[in-house]
Amino acid sequence: MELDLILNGIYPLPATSRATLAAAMQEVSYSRGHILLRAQKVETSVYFIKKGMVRAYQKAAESEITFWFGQEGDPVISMKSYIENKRGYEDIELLENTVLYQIASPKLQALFNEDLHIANWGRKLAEQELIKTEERLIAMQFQTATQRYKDLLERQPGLLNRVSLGHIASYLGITQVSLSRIRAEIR
Amino acid sequence: MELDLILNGIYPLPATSRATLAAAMQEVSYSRGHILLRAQKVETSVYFIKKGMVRAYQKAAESEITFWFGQEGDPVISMKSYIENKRGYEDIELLENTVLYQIASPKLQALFNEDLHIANWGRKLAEQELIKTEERLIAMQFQTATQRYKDLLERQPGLLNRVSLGHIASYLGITQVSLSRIRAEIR
DNA sequence: GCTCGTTTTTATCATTTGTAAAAAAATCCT
DNA sequence: AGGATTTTTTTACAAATGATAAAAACGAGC
Repeated sequence: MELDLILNGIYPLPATSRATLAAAMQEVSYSRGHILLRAQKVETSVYFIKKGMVRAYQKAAESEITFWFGQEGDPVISMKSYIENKRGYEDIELLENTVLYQIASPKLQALFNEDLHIANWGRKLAEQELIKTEERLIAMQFQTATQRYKDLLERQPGLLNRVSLGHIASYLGITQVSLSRIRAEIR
Repeated sequence: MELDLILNGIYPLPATSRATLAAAMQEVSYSRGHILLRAQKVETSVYFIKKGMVRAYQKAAESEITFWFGQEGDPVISMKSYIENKRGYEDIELLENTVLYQIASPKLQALFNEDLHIANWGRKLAEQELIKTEERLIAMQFQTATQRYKDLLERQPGLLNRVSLGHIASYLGITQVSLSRIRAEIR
């Protein structure tokens, strides 16, 4: 997905502001398995996915819990670092060979203080992530695991081909065995 | 909590911008039990709590599930309405007689497009809500109900005196009976 | 202080979900 | 293609949570 399309998809920017923002970004590539962001580190880069698939996970005792998947067009951000300048709690791993647009967080913060349109773009970026996160929180509280799995299938039908069921199970907040049971019932 | 304190707590504003924002707000009061925001409605007001306690809940078959509590200093916003101009999914009920600062959402949006500082203030508002929501989502996925209850006690010790255990149980994603069991174990 | 209504706890049983281990299936690599 | 590795499913059992009902505790109002 091209950069201008990603940027404008978040919030339509005037051409000059968009050019300013785009000029601050560069394309980078890493291969499957690379750890893009590390837990316990204050991250200084923000990314957007041009092509590929990534997951964010937190390490627990003897296991990893995936809580987010990103694909083409999605921002890849350690929110703790980006917002509070603190150590993040997540690793972010590339599930495929991935091409990203990268921008230095301090540079982005500087643009927020210089350009009204970019500031509002940054507002919309946070707002859209907020909506998505709130919807997931409510789903976790309201719906059964079966329903959450069905919703995931409907909303992101491609995900199943790109991500292992083990990761999906932990994303849904259940064990892989439970997910397997759910899949058997539905069938 | 005074308005200037609330506004500056989100993001420090220059005096003129703060005055502009404050001038667009007015103080309103409602009594316990009042429904401030309604589900299935596109809300056009945004509030901040001066004094009082509120909860957001979603109606399910024969039950209500509380997913958010707000107290002094917190914003009270139907995110679906505020961000996407769509019908919200939550009712927001006052749990005490409550004093709020109100601003019309279209007015606030207009200020975002006029004042760089206010735009960044709005960005920080969304970012802070995002961090809180993400932390809760991760807690729901990672922690047992017992741990979530203990964390709630630590982080918001006053909550227990202001909110019934039934509401807290649904906030934690468990039944009231389960919460009662947890409390008995801890004791 | 008493009464009514609400909130919280307790008890019992059914259901769901987790854990551990093994089998089956799919995928990878040479 | 074939053997090794990883992923997914299945099974059996244990633990946690839910549903329902009833008892106990608490609180507002008189």
